Amino acid sequence: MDKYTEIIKAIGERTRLRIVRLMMEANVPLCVCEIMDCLGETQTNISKHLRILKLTGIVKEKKIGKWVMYSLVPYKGNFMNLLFQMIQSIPSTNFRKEIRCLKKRMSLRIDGKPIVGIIRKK
Amino acid sequence: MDKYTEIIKAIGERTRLRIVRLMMEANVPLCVCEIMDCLGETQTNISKHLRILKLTGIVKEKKIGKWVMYSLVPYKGNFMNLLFQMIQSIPSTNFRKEIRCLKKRMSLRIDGKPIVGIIRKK
DNA sequence: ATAATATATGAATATATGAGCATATAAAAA
DNA sequence: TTTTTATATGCTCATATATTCATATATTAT
Repeated sequence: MDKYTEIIKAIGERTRLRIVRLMMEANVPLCVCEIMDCLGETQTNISKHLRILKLTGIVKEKKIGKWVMYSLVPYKGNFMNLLFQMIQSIPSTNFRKEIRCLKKRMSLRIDGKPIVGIIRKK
Repeated sequence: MDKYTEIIKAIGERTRLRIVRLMMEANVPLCVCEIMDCLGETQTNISKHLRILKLTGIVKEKKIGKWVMYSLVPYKGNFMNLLFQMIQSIPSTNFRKEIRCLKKRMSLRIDGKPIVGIIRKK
């Protein structure tokens, strides 16, 4: 499969599309637990989807202490630029819950760093 | 799965991406046999992929005699506009063979209609 | 050192999907 | 009418993929 098909396929999956959009809304690197919390998915699942996005060259990671912070790779080239624009063009109402949770999580940060980790469900 | 994910997923497949790009290059409706010929795929396969693209709202069909002509739906909305722009931005070298074949097939048309059908392989 | 927390990964499983084959349908040609 | 041509569809199979579970690793807290 060629590079372009692979990239499009990577975001043609609900959870991964939501991860990317969440990162766009955030504009700062997010840790796995913030993402899993805001998307309501398991840690394992998010971790695996992030791996795919990383292998495809859509996101990058940076380990800080016990946290691994993920963010979008900087735009390079026309294709990636249009891809991100396209994702941006999806109405935010499609990500209402995720964005609301993101705001809450960001407000829980201290000095820009995630302090609250996985919010465990009963 | 929501509408946007479905559309992205539909073009995140090599054969379907090539179909859509071929239609962009053509700018006129194409019959199934022209598409299958230029992409080097079987009739069955192309027919099935066209069905998916149709159900997703990316292409439309129009029956003319024994031919079924397929074309892209007119752009509607920002998302579809950016989607098509993104596909356009992929270098044409990635579709070299397909485009060369398309030109040949178009030159074989008479009065803008496909006359040569399936080119059967020995 | 021990426990807790954050993340990753292998195995197992269920489901989705692309492709091939045979065949059905429909229209045109003979 | 019979045959050929263009396209669609049901069935099957192999493979891909998403998800879950258990567990491993790494880092921080106690």
